[in-house]
Amino acid sequence: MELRKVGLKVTHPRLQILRLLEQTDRKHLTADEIYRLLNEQGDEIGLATVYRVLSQFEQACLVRKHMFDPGSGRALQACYELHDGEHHDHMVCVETGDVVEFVDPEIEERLHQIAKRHGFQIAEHSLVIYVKPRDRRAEG
Amino acid sequence: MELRKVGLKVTHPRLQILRLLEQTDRKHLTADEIYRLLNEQGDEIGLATVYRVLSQFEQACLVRKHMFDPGSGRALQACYELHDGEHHDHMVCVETGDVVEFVDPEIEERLHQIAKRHGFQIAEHSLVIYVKPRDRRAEG
DNA sequence: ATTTATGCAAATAGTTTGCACACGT
DNA sequence: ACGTGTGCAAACTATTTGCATAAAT
Repeated sequence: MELRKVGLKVTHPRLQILRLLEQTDRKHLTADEIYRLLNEQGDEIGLATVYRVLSQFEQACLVRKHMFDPGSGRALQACYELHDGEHHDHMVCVETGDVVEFVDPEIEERLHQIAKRHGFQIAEHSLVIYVKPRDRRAEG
Repeated sequence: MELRKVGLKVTHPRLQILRLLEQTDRKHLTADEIYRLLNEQGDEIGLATVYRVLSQFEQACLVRKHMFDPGSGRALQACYELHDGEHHDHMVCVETGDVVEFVDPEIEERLHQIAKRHGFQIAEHSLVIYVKPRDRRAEG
């Protein structure tokens, strides 16, 4: 059991949140989406608990937290994905909200060099490409 | 006058905020920092006005808004810098909060290719390297 | 004079926290 | 049984907004 491995008691909310993240087709979910999905499927879990559990999971490196700009007025909010051990960056479609993951070793390499050149070492980095479908004639 | 050029009436708050951004040694300021600095120097400007003006400036491409992760518990908040016409990315020191700007044409190029490869075009991107001074023995 | 901007206070949205109770071990 | 986790509601933070007043053209 992954939960026990990271020193967390196996409780219903923790189990359900972990399962949801493992099984959902949308890899990136907000706290509120998780809250709603679980309650829709009959698990009565409080929103505060969702936040607490996600934050514990993040510290235990079970999940990663991202802040994608949702654009067009909507408030900025965090989304979470299962931590697969591999690092990757994200491309977010500003029209559909779809998220695509990618890794580019060349970029990673250059980031290290840039940090080094300035006398730093990388703690982490955040790279998000906000994209639109190609070849649109008129822009909204 | 830059303000008139972008269709904004020349008011005291707008003028003062613009000047502050032009003259400060710290290129990146939060709304609250701007509010405080102005009031310290005697300009009585409301925080709401600071937000409104910054948002207008952003739309007029006079400033750019960034969301840097302030780390260690502090809440996420926006910071603003004068828009110099050139694009650049940021490196933020997680220990001191210092911000360094950089541009890497190779990275920019690859970002375009990655988007293209997936059938997208770039709307914009956000790249922040969170760094620490090099050569620390023990990690916290 | 007319339109637009400002300041204040109240509203909002996401997230966090205190506390009494419930659950996992 | 013990210590931790949970749910609820209230607190909190950054930001936005309604409205009466003030300032810019």
